[in-house]
Amino acid sequence: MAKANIDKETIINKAVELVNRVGMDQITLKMLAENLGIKSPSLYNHIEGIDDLKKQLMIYGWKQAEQRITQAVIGVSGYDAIRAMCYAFYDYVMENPGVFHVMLWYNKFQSEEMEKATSQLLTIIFKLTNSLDIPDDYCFHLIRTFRGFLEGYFLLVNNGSFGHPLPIFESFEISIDVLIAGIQSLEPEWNKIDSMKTTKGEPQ
Amino acid sequence: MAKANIDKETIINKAVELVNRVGMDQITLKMLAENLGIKSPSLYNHIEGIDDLKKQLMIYGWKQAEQRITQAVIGVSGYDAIRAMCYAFYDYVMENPGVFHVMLWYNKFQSEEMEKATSQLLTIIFKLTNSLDIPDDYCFHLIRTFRGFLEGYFLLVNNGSFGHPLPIFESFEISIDVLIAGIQSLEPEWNKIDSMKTTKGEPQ
DNA sequence: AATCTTAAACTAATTAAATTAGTATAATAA
DNA sequence: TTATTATACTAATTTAATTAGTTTAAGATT
Repeated sequence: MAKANIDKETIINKAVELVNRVGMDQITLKMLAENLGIKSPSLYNHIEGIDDLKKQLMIYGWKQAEQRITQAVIGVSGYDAIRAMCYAFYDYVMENPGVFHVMLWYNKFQSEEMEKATSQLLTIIFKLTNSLDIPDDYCFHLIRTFRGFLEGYFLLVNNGSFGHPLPIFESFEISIDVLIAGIQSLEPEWNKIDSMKTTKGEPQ
Repeated sequence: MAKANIDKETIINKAVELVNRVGMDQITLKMLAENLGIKSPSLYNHIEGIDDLKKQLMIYGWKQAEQRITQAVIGVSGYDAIRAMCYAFYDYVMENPGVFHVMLWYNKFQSEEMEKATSQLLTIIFKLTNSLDIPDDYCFHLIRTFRGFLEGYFLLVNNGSFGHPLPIFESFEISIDVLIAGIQSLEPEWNKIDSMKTTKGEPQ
């Protein structure tokens, strides 16, 4: 019974490799164990089960995405930084389709660590948005706009849901153009409305 | 052995009810059968299994969404129609969170019927976009923008992934404002560059 | 060096869910 | 009345996750 000397990290790394190759729904603990040269129950010495594995993959993915984005926005400011953030996220997802698929369900496994990984990312995005001349409340709204667009777009690409032959990255670029142009065009209005903050009605 | 007189439609309807209440990942054929007053193997007289059930739910969802959107854009034109389309989709998803969750994976079960349900919807959206003064190619790009934003935003709402206390519908309205303002602001530029270009093809 | 402890592997058994096989009966058609 | 078919059933199978209980290698303690 030669010890394989496997630890949590080895397991996660192998799972990342597999999940990006065949997708999460094809993965079983048996298959994962076989790829590591052990039997499936032995995995329980390192992880708590398949739900825990998914949780670990999510945390791993959001941490990596956060790192990539952080690197990408160094030395860039304003709308260019927003664009750089989007492109860095795009690149990460295209390289890690399987991991991204798991990341999308992060609500399902709320935890301390997960909270930490995603809130760091949100903090960065808030800083980027806030460096533009936009009232705080609108920054929070816009973060939702971007989260929605980015995660949705990646999901559709990932699923092969775009049938039209137009290049996928071109549509992505144009979408970002539209979002940025939209913010630039509405920003003066938001600043006008924000100065009389007690208004209850909707803008426009 | 009193016949329960159950048919495919009864099964789908009950599944819709259950999936919206407890979510797809909580549903088993046993539970579904119990809710219909039969045993799980009897379901196989009407459906081919759990994957088929998901496929049926997807088709059902996309058909219903398409109907709701079609109704919503009657007698509305231009950017108002785009807005009406988005709001109608929003309403449908908020009323059917479980079904929407299943709809998101429609790539997984490509079929004749699925193709029909979604391409009808895409045709409508293409008509709306195309009625604006925008070159064809950009219409196709923008459909991707909207699909990405809408499906992503709904996914995040559905998953409870927005932690901030700001009202969710307000962010949605602002996001649509941003998208429309962005298109309006870039449209002259697109017409300048692409005035000669026409692409014939199917929406996506 | 001998022994103790622990971590990490194993085999075997259990549970849960989907599915398949084979049987029985109610409803309907001939 | 009889034959056919659809729809239900029970029982068995398969597959995957998980749990229980056992064994052994590696390192720590005497």
